[in-house]
Amino acid sequence: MRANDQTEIRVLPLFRSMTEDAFDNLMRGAYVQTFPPHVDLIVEGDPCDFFHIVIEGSVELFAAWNGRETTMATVSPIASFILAATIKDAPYLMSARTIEKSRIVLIPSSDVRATFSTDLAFSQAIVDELASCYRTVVKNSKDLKLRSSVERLANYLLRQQRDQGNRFDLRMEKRRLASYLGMTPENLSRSIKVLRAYGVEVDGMSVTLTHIADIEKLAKPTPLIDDKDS
Amino acid sequence: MRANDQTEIRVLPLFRSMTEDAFDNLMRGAYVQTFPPHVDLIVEGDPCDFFHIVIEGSVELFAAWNGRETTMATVSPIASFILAATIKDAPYLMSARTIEKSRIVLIPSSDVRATFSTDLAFSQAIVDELASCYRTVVKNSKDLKLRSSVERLANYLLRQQRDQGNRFDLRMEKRRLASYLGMTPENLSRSIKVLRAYGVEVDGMSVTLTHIADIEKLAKPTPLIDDKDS
DNA sequence: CGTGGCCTTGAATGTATTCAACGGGGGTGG
DNA sequence: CCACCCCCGTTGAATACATTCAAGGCCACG
Repeated sequence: MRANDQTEIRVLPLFRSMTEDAFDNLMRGAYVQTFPPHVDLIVEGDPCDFFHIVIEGSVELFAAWNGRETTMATVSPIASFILAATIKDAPYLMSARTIEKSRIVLIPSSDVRATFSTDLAFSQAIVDELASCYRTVVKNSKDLKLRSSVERLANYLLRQQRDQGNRFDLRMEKRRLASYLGMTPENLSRSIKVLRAYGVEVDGMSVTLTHIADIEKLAKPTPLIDDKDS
Repeated sequence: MRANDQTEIRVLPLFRSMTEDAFDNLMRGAYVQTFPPHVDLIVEGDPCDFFHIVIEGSVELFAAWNGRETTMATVSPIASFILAATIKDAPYLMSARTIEKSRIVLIPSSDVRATFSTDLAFSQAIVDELASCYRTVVKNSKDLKLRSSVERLANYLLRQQRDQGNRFDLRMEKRRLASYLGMTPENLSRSIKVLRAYGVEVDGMSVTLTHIADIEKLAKPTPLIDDKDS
């Protein structure tokens, strides 16, 4: 593993405060791999052998049941995924595949568990990370259960706007966004059309919001669902 | 706080392995309170002052937005809730109210945070608990996004059957169950009717499943959604 | 220059919610 | 102890919402 990659990871909240020794130990068994787009990284149900960190590209987390499939989240650099399965030494609940060409760090799960049972700082960082993940999923559930599909889309766009400004790019295919938002591609198309009346202009992957106040009146965003962490 | 209550809590995975000192310290600021039914314990958005543990009765976690409300979970003894908010010192994402007369332990959040930053065993127990909570919510999301309402109900009944046998009691009002399963009370009524053809007999709050194999063929339960922890 | 996948649109279908009405059980107060 | 009432659950009908199916256009890729 390149020293360069290590320093990139070291600054993550997860690893920032752990001892030098513990970090070096953890990195000893780790390695970095570059994957082409559309490659399956893990399959739900499989035992959790590696903890994953995306340092370049992007990864889709998805789940399947009875022939249906749904996007659960997308992971962008620099962030980790499947921490909970790693900790519990339990089967993955979600599958993962690369969206684009991606560079991924793989750390043996047993190393992660061994380290967090000796290093208090690491253990605390994991607590913090897991708590954040938990709250993210809870917000997601609230979004799904309390809002209609148009409302979900409107709030999604406002969240993007908050991070990237009034003009931004959807960072994923529409069919993937639709699945993430809990609807079909056809329904997303129609929802976008509905939002035209609220100053939403979509051209391919690029979105422009011309009347934020109008969308907000419809979307009614709240920190308790739409903020990253609160 | 009664010594009796303390020993009850002590056996929880969360507290089982921490040092005697740390536990005593934590219990010093804690107190137990008994609440009548239908009392609001916490309100989403409020700052997180206390970590809660249900030792008797039952508590509903719910969320609201834009005049709508949905049940997120019910907590039965002995279990805790809002651990993540406690850890992050962040506002509650969910509200809580008693369903029946309930005895609840309240531990100042700051005490929990102080303890977990010094006691490694406690910190690890929290990691484990949070990982479990996370996986539970993820399973819930998969349930919501991948299954129809009849399928969700069928799987819910099978989970109850697995824990309580072929004849069991719904442990909550039907309207609450409907909300938990992400549907209206009317729709739950109709879903139950659909399941009659699969050997589901419902009389008030008591349920009898006479043809498990039939329901399973419809419900297609999977450990990756329906098992408590895996 | 073909070809396959994605997005869009329309129409038909299916699923779930809303609105309204009714019956029954539990609790309260007379 | 009984009568009343409120809330819950159920049912039906109408509506709204979302999916499915089918077709066509467009772009990217080979």
